[in-house]
Amino acid sequence: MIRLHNTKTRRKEAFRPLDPRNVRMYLCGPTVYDRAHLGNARPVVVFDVLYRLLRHVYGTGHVTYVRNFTDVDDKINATALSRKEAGAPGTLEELIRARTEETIGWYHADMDALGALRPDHEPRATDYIGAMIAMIADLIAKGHAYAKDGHVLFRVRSYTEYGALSGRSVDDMIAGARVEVAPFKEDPMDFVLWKPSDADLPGWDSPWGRGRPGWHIECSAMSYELLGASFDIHAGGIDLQFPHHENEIAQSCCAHPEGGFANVWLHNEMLQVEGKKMSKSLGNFFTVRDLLDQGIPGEVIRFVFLQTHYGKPMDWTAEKAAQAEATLRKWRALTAGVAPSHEVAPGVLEALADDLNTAGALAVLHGLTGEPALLKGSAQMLGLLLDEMGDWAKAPEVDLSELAAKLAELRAKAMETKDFAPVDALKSALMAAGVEVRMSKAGVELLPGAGFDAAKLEAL
RNA sequence: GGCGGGUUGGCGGAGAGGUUACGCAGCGGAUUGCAAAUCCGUGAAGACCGGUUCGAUUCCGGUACCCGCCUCCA
Repeated sequence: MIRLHNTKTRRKEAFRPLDPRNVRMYLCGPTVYDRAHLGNARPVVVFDVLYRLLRHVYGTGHVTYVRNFTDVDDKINATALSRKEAGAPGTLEELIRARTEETIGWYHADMDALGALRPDHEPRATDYIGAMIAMIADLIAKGHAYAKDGHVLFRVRSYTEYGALSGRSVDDMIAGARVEVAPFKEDPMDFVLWKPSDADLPGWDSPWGRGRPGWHIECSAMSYELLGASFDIHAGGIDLQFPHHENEIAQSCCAHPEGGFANVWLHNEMLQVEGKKMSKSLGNFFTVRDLLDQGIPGEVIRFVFLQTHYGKPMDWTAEKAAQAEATLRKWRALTAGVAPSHEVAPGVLEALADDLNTAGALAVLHGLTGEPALLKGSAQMLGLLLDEMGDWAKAPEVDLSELAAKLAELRAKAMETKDFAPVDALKSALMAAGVEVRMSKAGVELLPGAGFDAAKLEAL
């Protein structure tokens, strides 16, 4: 029995899918204007574990996971426009497509490196413009939206439940007074469903003129097309709770009153870096690719993420990465060549089923070092210790037998002469080159370790 | 101003109303020529003030501090 903390009810609840043969989850995906930063990766990894858990419990073929690409966005437009002005060939729409194709390729490569499974569907907003227009027209027909000066706005006052997810009332929000006032709005809280595009912006023909959709409508339209009017889980970062998810609920529930939209809302807390919010101005902003390029394996990043419960702020530190790497290196050495067990340790499943307690699951794994097969099989439930992710931990292919023989000989001699200086000298040199030196009664063993540097062995 | 989250041992970080979290580091021991690795053992905690209770770090209330959202940033 899986239990999840539902933001909608603010409680941990037993998870009961609408249809156990088709469990449906939707995750708000990236706006593809640039490389994904580290914060973007947290929900991907966290909800990848949920996806794996659901597949384990309900069967691989009985889970549908949708994660969208937002490829309508002013930052994308700006990039495409500047490329066009710089003389790039093609129409603006083609340049936008090229830019988003490029970014999606990066995104896939980076998330693959973190061991995240690809969702079953990765819809692009631009492929669902027709569905969005249809939904908007329907909302107008039902009195929940109105067109004005080429804009279409959602009439917030027409949906009495508005604010229920984030625990705000429309009046409270107006009191906050940070809403954009515009002459075409009936109410300051009304939000844009459709907006006009001038010649320099991408646009699609619609009943309200050439324009482009507002941000929130895409998730409502795509989730409806792919998952239906009611589905099980909707997830994303806590920063999306308001206004994005609130607006999605308003749109979807008004357009499809026959459905309940998402039953369970899951929100992950934000990521921090060395105790501070990641931001460009603080100089601690970096992408997943930056870390990978620094030699930090995706598996290590994943491990660090999973050490903290998704509902708590997570602090990324170099120290954590180093510890995670050491642990994974140990586990990988322990399970090398071992076939993973088919079953998953009960403790791991229990922890995951309890609102995705990944930190608890990792603690259980620590206790399985005596059973390598079970350790490996259980870790794979979390997307760790997978064979395809392990190249980073592989020992370099080097033949150290000559050096080992030399060291053994020096050692044997030293045992008689009691002069250990030559042995220690060679040992230090080996250690400096990143070689692990093991000496016992049985003999000498040399293993290339973490910081192995073949060049430093040349002189020996 | 409104809404929400957090505060656990040297560090990271969970669960549970009463019984060891766990990992890293530390300390003691085995092992080693000395180490490394490995194994065994071990000290150390729950922001503050009240309340409920036989008993709270765990439930409730308040205070302080930190953080996020309300600005189409996950």
